[in-house]
Amino acid sequence: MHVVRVLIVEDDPIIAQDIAACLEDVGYEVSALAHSPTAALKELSLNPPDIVLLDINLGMGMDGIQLAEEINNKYGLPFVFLTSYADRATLQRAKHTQPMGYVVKPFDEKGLYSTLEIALFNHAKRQAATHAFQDFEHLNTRLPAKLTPRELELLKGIYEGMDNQQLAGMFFVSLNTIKTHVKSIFAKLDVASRPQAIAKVRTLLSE
Amino acid sequence: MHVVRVLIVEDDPIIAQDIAACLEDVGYEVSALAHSPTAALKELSLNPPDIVLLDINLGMGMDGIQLAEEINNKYGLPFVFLTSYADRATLQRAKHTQPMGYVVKPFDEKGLYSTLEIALFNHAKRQAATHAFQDFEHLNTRLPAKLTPRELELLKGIYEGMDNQQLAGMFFVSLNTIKTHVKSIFAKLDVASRPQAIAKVRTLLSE
DNA sequence: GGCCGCCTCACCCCGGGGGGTGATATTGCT
DNA sequence: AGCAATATCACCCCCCGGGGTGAGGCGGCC
Repeated sequence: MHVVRVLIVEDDPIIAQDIAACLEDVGYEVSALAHSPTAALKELSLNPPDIVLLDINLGMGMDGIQLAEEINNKYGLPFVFLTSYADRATLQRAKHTQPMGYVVKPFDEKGLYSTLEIALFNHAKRQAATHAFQDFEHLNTRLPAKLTPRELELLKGIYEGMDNQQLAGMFFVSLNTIKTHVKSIFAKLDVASRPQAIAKVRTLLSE
Repeated sequence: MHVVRVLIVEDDPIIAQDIAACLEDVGYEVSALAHSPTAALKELSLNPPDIVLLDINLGMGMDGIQLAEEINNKYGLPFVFLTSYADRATLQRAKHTQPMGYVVKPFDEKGLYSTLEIALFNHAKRQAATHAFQDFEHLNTRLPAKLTPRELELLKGIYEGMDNQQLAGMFFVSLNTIKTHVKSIFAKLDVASRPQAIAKVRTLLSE
């Protein structure tokens, strides 16, 4: 567990410093201060942080909300708005970017820290939920007959849509071997076809 | 789109009233004021709100964090902590309940409103993402060749693991008809097998 | 009326998927 | 050493899934 690295996007250098001091007080590392959207984008690609703190008003060009959309589309990082804009129109625009938090200036240290902690944790959880790949082992907890490690790997492949040939090529084993494993997987999942197996995996993983 | 109904869980009646006044100012409806965990649970089952505003310190018995776990397990409603507790230990406990927000007292109206708006919107989005079943029509927005209504129905069936016979039986049409439709679906999805189609649907729906 | 998209159905072909059976090597546990 | 589980491979059969082609009915649109 490394130190949390925060990118601060705030056009006013004095406020940015103020925020940075606050964050370092509570044990975060400030990866950079970006005073413009372009600087922010550069930082995001060269020195990606764990979370982004975004002002909405950034002077010229792109504003914080457009920047937030970029972060969603390109980087998938969590971000929190920290702004004095709290009018309805702005909020309506901002919420569509699905920020992990929204702090209104003037901010206080406790409130900022709380929001960031929640944001980081929720984002981590969300990532774990959507990237439920390695959770395939989790399947074994809800199955009467447990799948062997090899079978789990193959099941991932099946889940991704691969056919037997592709699986054989990927694992450098014979086609017959794949067939044997697949048969065993079907028996343990109590299904009779790939689509059924996929559906079963889906339900077992989601509930 | 009805008025947002908020349940306030706060042991101090004066503060509760204060919060209620704030919320009504910004156009929310207060479904109830709960001054104890038991009152809160009762309200949740009898008169469920759209979102819950939770204090952590509730005097005797269950505290706000335990209450939050109950809300997660039994009701699946979004909630926001509104508390003066901002120490690390409490925050660590609280974040595991995955609150949609965390506001530190003393609160200000704008901050509370912003947080609630974000919380409601994100929760709605999350719900939509997990319950992405009938959103199959949504596929057409990201496909070069659009699927016809019939094809969408069949694709649902395929997604659930049904084979051609089952589909034919379910839709009271000939097996050959099903085959024709399925061929067309595959062409439009640019895939060559059921598992591939399912994988494609999964990625298209999730991103 | 003519065109087009959708739904319906038919026939052929074949390759891969899925079921059955059996075998061997390796590992680890007892 | 003996046993069980795992991973590997082989051969059989059969049927369903998927590709190609063609065609008729039906509703909306120009």
